[in-house]
Amino acid sequence: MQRDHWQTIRDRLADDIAAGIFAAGAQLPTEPELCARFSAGRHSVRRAIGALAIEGKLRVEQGRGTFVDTPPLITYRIGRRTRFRQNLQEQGIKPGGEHISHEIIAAPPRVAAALGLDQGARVHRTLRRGLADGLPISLALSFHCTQRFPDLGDIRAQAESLTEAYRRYGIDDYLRKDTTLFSRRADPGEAKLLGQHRDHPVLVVTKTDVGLDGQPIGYSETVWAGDRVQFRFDALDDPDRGPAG
Amino acid sequence: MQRDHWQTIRDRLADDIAAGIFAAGAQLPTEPELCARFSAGRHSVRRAIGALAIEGKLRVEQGRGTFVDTPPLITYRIGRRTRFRQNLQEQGIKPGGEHISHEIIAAPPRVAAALGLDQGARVHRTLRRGLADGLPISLALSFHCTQRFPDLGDIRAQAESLTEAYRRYGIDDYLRKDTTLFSRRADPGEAKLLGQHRDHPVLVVTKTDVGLDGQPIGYSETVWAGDRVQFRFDALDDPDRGPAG
DNA sequence: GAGTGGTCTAGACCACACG
DNA sequence: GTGTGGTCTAGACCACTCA
Repeated sequence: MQRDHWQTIRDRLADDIAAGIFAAGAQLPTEPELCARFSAGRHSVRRAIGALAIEGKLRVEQGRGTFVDTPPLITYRIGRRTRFRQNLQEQGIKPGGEHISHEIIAAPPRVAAALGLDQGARVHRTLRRGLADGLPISLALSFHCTQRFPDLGDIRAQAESLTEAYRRYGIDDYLRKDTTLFSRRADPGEAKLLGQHRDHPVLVVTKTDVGLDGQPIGYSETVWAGDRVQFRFDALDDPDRGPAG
Repeated sequence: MQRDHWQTIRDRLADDIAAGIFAAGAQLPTEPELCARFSAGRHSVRRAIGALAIEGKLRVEQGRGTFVDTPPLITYRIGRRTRFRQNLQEQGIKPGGEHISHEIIAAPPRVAAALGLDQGARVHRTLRRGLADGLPISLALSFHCTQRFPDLGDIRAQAESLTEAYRRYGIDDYLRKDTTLFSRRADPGEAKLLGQHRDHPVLVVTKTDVGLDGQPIGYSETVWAGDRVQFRFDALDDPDRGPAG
């Protein structure tokens, strides 16, 4: 059985990356050069590069070049009291966040259902990008009732974390409920914001935050960079850590 | 801004599938026919088909044809007492399982660590395929200590579920601990066994089963069909259901 | 053997980055 | 403008399925 040519090229490039012949962050030879090196057509070289880009081993930038990219794997812990900042800090990773957009909309059905609102009730729709050591790892789209959280747009922009924003509304503690998770390919906009390949998988996590009384206070859909993050669930020994920021 | 041709083709095909013009399971026109219909080269048509195949909307079979494939989304619930069969049955889905392979090996480091064994201790390595309504949804690679579970190969082959097999060793109840989850592309062998596209993402879930005394009894790495399954975690209101088969 | 999808080369043109 | 990657057509040949 003969291996396909593009797979041979992919494996040879992967070996060179693993062996450090192409250092992390270094620029690869251009496509015509690789074509000559492997005695292949551009199609085969591009297919090999594409495969490695999806795996996260290469990062392709139009007009600039192709670069070695070996992103770290982050373990994101999900429990009843998951907090973004604390979660990363416990691993020695510097958390960060950037506001991307905020608007007030009529609640779509799934949001209304999650928050226990009438369909069409007005909610904040906030999009933020989460960073780990400066690298994008998540896009969080979150929804909050405008009645319960007036001026959330301003407050969230000032607050360092969602936990802190909640505190300004008198919510000192909250729990995570109804976490669901699935995988799909990134759409082009997501891929750009996460700095990953268009065809790379992302992990989509939806959850509802509830107060200690069980009342829902927030609903969010977060898109995570697929091969930079793994999740961990400790259903058994949830340490019940106190609220944190 | 002009859309790329292959994306236009992809979207038109997706629309036709959604509209039922191409019925579920029906065969698509051949590539040359689609080239003519869309006035495009074969490259563009194949790219569009490839994108839809990764999304799970089409299933491509070499030498036979391309078919409409609209797999159902299964919600798999993960909690302390997750059981494969019960999980699916609660959704009205018929669970199934097929033995693929069994061997006894020296425990790799991660397995030894999870099970609390000395490195190199002998363990069962069992590979099974999980089915939902007859469709493959998972490949479960599980490890058990040979001392604690003699003859597990035979017993597991007879037992309808892992829960039942455990029972024959006097384990009436067990809990799930240390669940981690990440996404990556399927490798060719996995893709074939799961009946999905080679480039499709899979979800990899690793977990340790522990007895009520906290002692680890089994460790497994399960590869789930990426867009046929979503996971749900109920960290808050785990109903603590009794043991089930 | 006929028909299907899988891979490959060759060559052209387009879009983006950067000096 | 020059060089990079992105897309496209054209045409060839290979591998697999099935009558």
